[in-house]
Amino acid sequence: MTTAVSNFKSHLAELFTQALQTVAPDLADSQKVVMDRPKQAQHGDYACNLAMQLAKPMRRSPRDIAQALIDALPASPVVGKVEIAGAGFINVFITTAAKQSVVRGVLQLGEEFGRINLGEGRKLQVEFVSANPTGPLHVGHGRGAAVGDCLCRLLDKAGWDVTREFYYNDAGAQIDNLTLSVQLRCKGVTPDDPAWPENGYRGDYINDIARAFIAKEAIDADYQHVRATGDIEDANSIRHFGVAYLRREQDLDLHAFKIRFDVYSLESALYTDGKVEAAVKKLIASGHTYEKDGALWLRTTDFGDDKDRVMRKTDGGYTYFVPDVAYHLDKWQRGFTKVINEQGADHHSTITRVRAGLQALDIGIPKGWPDYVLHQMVTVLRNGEEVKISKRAGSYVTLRDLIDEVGCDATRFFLAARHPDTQLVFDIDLAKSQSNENPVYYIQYAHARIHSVLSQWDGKLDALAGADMSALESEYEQILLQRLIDYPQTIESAATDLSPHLIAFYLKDLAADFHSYYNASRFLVDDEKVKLARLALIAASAQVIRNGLDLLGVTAPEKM
RNA sequence: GUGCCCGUAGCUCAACCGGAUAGAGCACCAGCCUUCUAAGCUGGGGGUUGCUGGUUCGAUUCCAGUCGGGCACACCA
Repeated sequence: MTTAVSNFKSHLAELFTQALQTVAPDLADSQKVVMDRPKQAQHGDYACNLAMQLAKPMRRSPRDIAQALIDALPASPVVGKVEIAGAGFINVFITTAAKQSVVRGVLQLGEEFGRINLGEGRKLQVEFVSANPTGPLHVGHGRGAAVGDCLCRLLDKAGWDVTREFYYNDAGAQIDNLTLSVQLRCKGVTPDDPAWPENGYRGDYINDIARAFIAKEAIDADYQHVRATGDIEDANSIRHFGVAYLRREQDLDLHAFKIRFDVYSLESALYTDGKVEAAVKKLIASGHTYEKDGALWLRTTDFGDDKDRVMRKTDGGYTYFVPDVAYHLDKWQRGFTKVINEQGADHHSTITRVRAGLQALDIGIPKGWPDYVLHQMVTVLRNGEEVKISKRAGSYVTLRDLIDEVGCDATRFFLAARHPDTQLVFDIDLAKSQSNENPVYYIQYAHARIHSVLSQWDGKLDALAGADMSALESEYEQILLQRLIDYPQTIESAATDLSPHLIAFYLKDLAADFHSYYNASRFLVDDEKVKLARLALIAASAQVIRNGLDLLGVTAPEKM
């Protein structure tokens, strides 16, 4: 059977590259062949704009060149009709038989359909969420969690060896602040009190921690065991307990959100393990530092920063960016040649500094390393009104609230289904609505519908992969076949662009194709050959919906 | 003031690194359930892609400027 099924696009690109070698050998190296999916069916299944690109350097008319390319195109069982259109587009139509073969491919590969080898098994780390342990996770963290997790699933499917990492800033001023807030609560001081510090954390959860501390509660998890001493004068003990308490809370939230991590890194460990000191020594040795006004500075302006940064303050402490550099140096030394940091856009200014710091080490770290995916802010809408989030005031829309209120599936979908670069409006009422307004159900419904049809058929699902697919000839079937063919390509684009939302849009399109097909045709018909072919097609569609939803961490119910 | 992100239908968003007539959903209007799930389908109206220039066969996409929204600009993290 046809083996090029899983990737017509690159197959065709290869054919045209060969044709290019024949038509314009001297230009072959400089021209990249790109196959597009035209928006309109009349323009074929794939289109190539190569002839127009060549028109200028070859000083020939695009249509002339197009004809020459077509004449030079090697034969392929996949290629049906080839046409020249418009200014010089070459439109390629795939043979029906080749399209039909995708069904067998999907059914045989099952959940592995869509796996590609972009990463070639190389190590890759995605750091995401990395919330400070100073309060509950809110919607913004939720977006980071959803996007980061989808990236991990996507990159894994694209052939990378993915490590998921969470970095805890459990040292520094924010934690001192947390400690003080809890301590004051222990002593009965409330945020309303004039003595409450300006920067104190005001949320009710601070009081919960204080009560638990006084009650000498224990935090038990497989990664930490901390028991409160109950001694409210012991700031150290309060800090340990507070951080442990909030880590546990965040962990429970993430668990409810179906997010897991492979590695938890603690900022405090960078100090105790001597990694901060080691990084500082390396930076000094590299010659990019200097002393001024009693502080130690790094000349980050040598590496694109707009001003130099203090590394060691006059009081002897390090600024936050030093452990950041130490941390990323550690990532590099752990062998991650590709690292992606998923963060909120409010942290964007650290990018230049971290990269500059790593460059200053002079140890051969590439300039643009690591990669960043920054998601923009999330605003929450309830009853048509914006819900303000204020950490200080303790007013929150927590991730837990959202999961409880609108469910894990809908929350994940809404947070991951948009381009990270755009500000996101999370409409709680919309996400909650179990109606056609909600795109999650639209996709899940397609899956449930297919399952319903299949369960009313008395044959064996395993046999469908061997069915004769030649009966799949209707326009609806062609569209659905082509959509299935597009799936691996969609994974590649989404993984390359670090854009998980593309999966969500693909799934909406796939579900729409199926729903149209469903309304236009019957599957359980008398003609055995037709029936098997159609059932195979919808079974394959269900498989791809399942695969895609899994990338988003959303369930594919069999009944709704 | 400086840097980063974004301006696309009434609303929420796409557009496969420059392609052909800019697409979906919601909302609105008109249809489709005595046979596989109507959380569905079919059709219709709705746009100067914020604005002005530039680059070229061709611009929502690239460049410059401008307006608007968001974020960030510590010896805080």
